[in-house]
Amino acid sequence: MPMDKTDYIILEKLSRDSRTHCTEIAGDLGVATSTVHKRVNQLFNEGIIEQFTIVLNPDKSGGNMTTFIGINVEAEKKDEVVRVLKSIDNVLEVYELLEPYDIFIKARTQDIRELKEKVLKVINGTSGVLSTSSILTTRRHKENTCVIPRKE
Amino acid sequence: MPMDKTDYIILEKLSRDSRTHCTEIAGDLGVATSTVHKRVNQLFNEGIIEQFTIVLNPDKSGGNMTTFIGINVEAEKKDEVVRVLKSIDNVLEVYELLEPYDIFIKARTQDIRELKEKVLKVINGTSGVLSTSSILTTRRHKENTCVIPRKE
DNA sequence: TTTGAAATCCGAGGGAA
DNA sequence: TTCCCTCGGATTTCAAA
Repeated sequence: MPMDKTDYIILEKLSRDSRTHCTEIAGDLGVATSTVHKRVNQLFNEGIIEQFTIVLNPDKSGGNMTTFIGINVEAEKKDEVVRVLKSIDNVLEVYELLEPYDIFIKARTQDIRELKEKVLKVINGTSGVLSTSSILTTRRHKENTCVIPRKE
Repeated sequence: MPMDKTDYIILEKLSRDSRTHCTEIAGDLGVATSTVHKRVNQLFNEGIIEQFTIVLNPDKSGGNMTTFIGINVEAEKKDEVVRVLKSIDNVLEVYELLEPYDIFIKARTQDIRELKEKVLKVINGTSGVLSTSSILTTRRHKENTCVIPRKE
C-alpha cells in the first residue's frame, strides 16, 4: 500500500527524533494516537522504517576520521572480499561499482594508525584484493542517514 | 566524565534499537530503571548521543542510488560551496579533504535523472566549482551510521 | 551516583463506526 | 481504515542511602 502525506509527516518527525511520542505526532496531525501508532507499526512491518537507532557523535565516541577506499579485486573473489569488508566494525559502508574500482567503502577510525591497523591491513591481507586507493578526509561538514521523502 | 562499561552497553543496545525500554536495559544490566534513564539523559546531554532517529529503507522511500562525487573548487569560494552542498537534501554527506579533490560528497537519489537534476546541475551551477568527478555505485552491501564503541 | 517507590503518562489492543 | 476506551506497563521524579 502506498504512503500518503500522513506517513511522510510521521517519517519526517521520527527521523528528527525517533523518541517523539505517538501522542505528540497525533496532536500535530489532528488524528487519534492509536492511528499514528498503527501507522508506525505498518511502516516498520513493511520495511520502510528499517530500524530505530541512535547517532553517536564521532568526536566523543568511536573516532572522527573518515576515509573512503576504492578497492580492485579479482572478479571471482569479489563476493568473499565483500563479506570480509562487511564484517569489519570500522567499515561503515560497502558498495559495489563498475569503475574506477570494483568496491568502494567508507571507514571510520580514530586516527591513521587505527585506519592502518584495523582496516587497511585487513583488506590488503585478504585474498583476491589487487589494489586499494585511499581518500583521506580532513573535516566532516554533514552526515545524514537518509533522504527524508517529500510530503508531495 | 568518562564513559564506563555500563554506558557502552547502553549505547550498543540503543544503537540496535533505540526504542528499547529502559526497563529492559536495566534488567539486562542488573541496575535500577531510573539509573539507566539518567545515564541515557546524560549521554544525550553530553552530546555523545547526537540524536535518536530512524533508518529508512532507500528501496522503499527516497531512492537507492548512491553516488560519490569529488569536487574541486576555487580556494576562496570553498566555504560558500560547502554551504550550498549542505543545503541539498539529496546530498547526505559532505567532507573536506586535501587531495585529489577539495570536497567529497555522498549523494542519494532515485536514479541518474534525479542525480543530474537535483545534484549535479546545482553543483555545476554554483560559483567557484571548477570540476566534478562522479563515482556511481551499483549495489549497496552495508550502511551503518556509526562505530559502536567497544566495551573495553 | 544509585536506588526504589509514587504518580503520571504512554503504548497496545479490541471493538464500533 | 480510523477512532475511542481501557488496562498494563513505562517514564519520570524525588527523597534517601
